Amino acid sequence: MAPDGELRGHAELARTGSFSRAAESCHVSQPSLSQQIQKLERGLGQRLFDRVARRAVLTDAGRLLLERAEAILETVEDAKRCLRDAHQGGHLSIGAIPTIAPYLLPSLSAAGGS
Amino acid sequence: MAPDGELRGHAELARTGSFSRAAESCHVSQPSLSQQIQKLERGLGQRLFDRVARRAVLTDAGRLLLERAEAILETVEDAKRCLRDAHQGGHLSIGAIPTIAPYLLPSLSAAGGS
DNA sequence: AATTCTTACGAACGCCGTAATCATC
DNA sequence: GATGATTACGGCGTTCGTAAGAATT
Repeated sequence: MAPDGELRGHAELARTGSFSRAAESCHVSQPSLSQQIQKLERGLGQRLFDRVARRAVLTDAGRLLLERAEAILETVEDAKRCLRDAHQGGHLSIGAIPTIAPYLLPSLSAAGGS
Repeated sequence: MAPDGELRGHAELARTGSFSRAAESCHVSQPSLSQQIQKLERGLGQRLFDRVARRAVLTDAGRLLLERAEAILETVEDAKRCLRDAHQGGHLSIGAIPTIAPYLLPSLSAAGGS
């Protein structure tokens, strides 16, 4: 059960109710998303969506999973954001092309962190 | 970032402090777990563990991730458990070999759910 | 007939495990 | 020299996308 992939697909399909829309929202082909959902359903041993009249509607099991899936996706995003912020906040990365670096960097260092 | 895999590896490595121990705990080879951690670190663009004196100790970033990872793993387990319970609780599955099914099932149906 | 989902299929990518290399105690 | 981690490498499984098929409106 991978947040990047199946769970994302599940959430998008639940939100849009359409394989096509969900697929493009996840930047994968429609058949791919179809496989992802089938894989989930197979892995869990039960249907997550009822395919009815060109629309996909959550089953009870699907709804149950959706709550957890959203929590997981949220936490994953939080982790990435959190780590990224900590990375940039922890130390300052200064970049400059070699040609001007020798002239620029010493004065910046001398000025110290503002 | 997959709960089944990398995040599990991260948590186990954090817990044991040893690639070997964590690997067998995850039922994968040691090199595999090494790759998983490297993949995570590469993907996040920063180290998660300091390799020091044959021990792996969490960096600040690693500690930050660990909190989220544990939450994610917990939620994934909860989802599986929850879905499994709902599956068995929602409707009753009765199995019987064809030979005796015709004799057994009708009487059970007649008795109704207890 | 047109749109949407599923099935089929071939290719590419990723992950695992074994083996070899490196480092540390 | 022995233990533990990383690198190298080959094989297998998974996932993707394109193409074809089935179904519904």
